[in-house]
Amino acid sequence: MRNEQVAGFFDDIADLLEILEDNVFKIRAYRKAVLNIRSLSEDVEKVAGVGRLEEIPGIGKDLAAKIAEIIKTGKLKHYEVLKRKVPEGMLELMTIPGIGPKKARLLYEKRGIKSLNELEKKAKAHKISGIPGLKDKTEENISRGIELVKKHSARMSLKEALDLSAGFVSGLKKLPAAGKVIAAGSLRRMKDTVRDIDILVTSRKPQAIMDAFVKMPDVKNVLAHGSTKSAVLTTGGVQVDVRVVDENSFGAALVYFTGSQAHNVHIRHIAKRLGLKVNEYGVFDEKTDRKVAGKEEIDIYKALKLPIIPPELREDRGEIEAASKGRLPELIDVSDIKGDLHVHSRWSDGENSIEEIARAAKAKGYEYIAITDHSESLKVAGGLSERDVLKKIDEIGRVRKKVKGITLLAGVEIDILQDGSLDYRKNILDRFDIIVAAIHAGFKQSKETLTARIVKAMETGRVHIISHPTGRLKGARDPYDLALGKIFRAAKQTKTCLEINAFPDRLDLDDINSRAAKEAGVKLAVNTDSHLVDQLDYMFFGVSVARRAWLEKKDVLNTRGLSELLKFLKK
DNA sequence: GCCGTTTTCGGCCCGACTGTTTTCAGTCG
Repeated sequence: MRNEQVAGFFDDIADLLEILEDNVFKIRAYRKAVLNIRSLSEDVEKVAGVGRLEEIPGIGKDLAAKIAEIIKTGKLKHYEVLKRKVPEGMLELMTIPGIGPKKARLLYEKRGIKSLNELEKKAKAHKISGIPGLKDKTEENISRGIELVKKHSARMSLKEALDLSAGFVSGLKKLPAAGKVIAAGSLRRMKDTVRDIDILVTSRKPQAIMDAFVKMPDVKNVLAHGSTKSAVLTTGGVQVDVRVVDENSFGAALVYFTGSQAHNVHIRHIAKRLGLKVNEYGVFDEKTDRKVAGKEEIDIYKALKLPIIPPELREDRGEIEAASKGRLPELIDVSDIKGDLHVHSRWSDGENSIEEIARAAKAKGYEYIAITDHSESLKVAGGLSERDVLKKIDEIGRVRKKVKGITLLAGVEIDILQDGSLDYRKNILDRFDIIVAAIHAGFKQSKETLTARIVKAMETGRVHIISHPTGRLKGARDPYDLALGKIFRAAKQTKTCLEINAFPDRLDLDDINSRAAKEAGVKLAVNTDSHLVDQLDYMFFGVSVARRAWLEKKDVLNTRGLSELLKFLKK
């Protein structure tokens, strides 16, 4: 995936052009390209391969050529040239919140500062204040900004973000002046990781909300405290923004605050073409300034002649075009899920007995649940020997008789060994209702070897689902390098499902790859990988990924009823 | 630098907060 690399080059170029005070619209063009490349649902290298770069919005002849150059050489001449015109370290200074091109330039020209280290030293020694236009406050903000960048660069998992925002939302709801309170931003779009929490509040007394918000218990620093908009840093180092609007602007503000930025820019373009203007207060007639919508989200889209677009799709990845043609997908919902096909019991590294899992799944209203403990090789996770796994299958038989009203499937999360073979002999494999396969060791093999391993496992004809296909673990392990195109082709051919692993630290496949899988004709399965019955609720996170991937009910294996599922498992 | 139901030139999304300033530039989302 070269998208981030390409976006990074263009982002830096935009910064450099800003320092050089180049044409603001040229800079904006680069910024737009950055947004669009980051939100691209496919690998830019692939797009380049088929000569369709210029179909990406915001990419014309010039930028397409630059992308091609980056892909071919890993470098960009234009970038090197610009970089030479700007003192070393200036881009680094601009990573500090509050420092843009103008201040970076001032700091360099008046104090010779060209690295974060120097900046930190000079700020501490009070050598910043006194530069024309910069005083004590700026100096303090710079010191704080440096601290901020040092601690707070990691993104939270969606789960952490939801937990954190829930505290602020309930606190704000308790305020007498508060009307509606809702978490917006990337959290509402259910992005798998979240940087900042954005909360929207309706009220007639915005100042009262603002004053109460900045004094909430978890607040460590106040970054901004205005009359309708404030930002704080929590004790955990997370930025929380709250914006207050009048109830009559709720819908418009919700669209604005939910984003994504690329989505917002796009709908504002559409508005402009219709002679309208969109801001966080409403949709207005550009000439008369008359308000034509604002109260509800659906009204905003309606004014733009669009159906309402689910928040999970608002990434400017084609959802606006699809909406205008009436071709938005009917997104899968948690209530469509009929069972969980990847759950661990106490037999390997889970915490609960099979009976407890069966009862918990039944209580969730599931039709079926698969108990899929680890196989022999995965010793660290209590992988079962062939002898023990047969005992486990017997136990499943006993629980079936005891717990009625749900179908228990005897399963395994089987290791795909270094050579691509499966971790049990054939006669043992015959005993399972469902086989989920995964790689748990040998991550550092080459891309070709890893890909071949998974393809070989699928070609045994025994595997129903490949679990957490890329192995990524948020904050702990990058996805291993796979030729996903090859994996998709093999999955389609062998009728193997790929998993969206709903565990909050995994969410693997991710939204972009899941969507690519769907487009390649592959079915997906959304499973929790629970090791504890409470974790069965993680299904919500997996379904969120599926929604962001444009998946419909029919694209997901475990939305099928039991008889349909059993037909598939016989394959 | 991109783009077109305003189509190859002349536009380009929109507004809040801060700090330092006397009306606004810089920065952010």
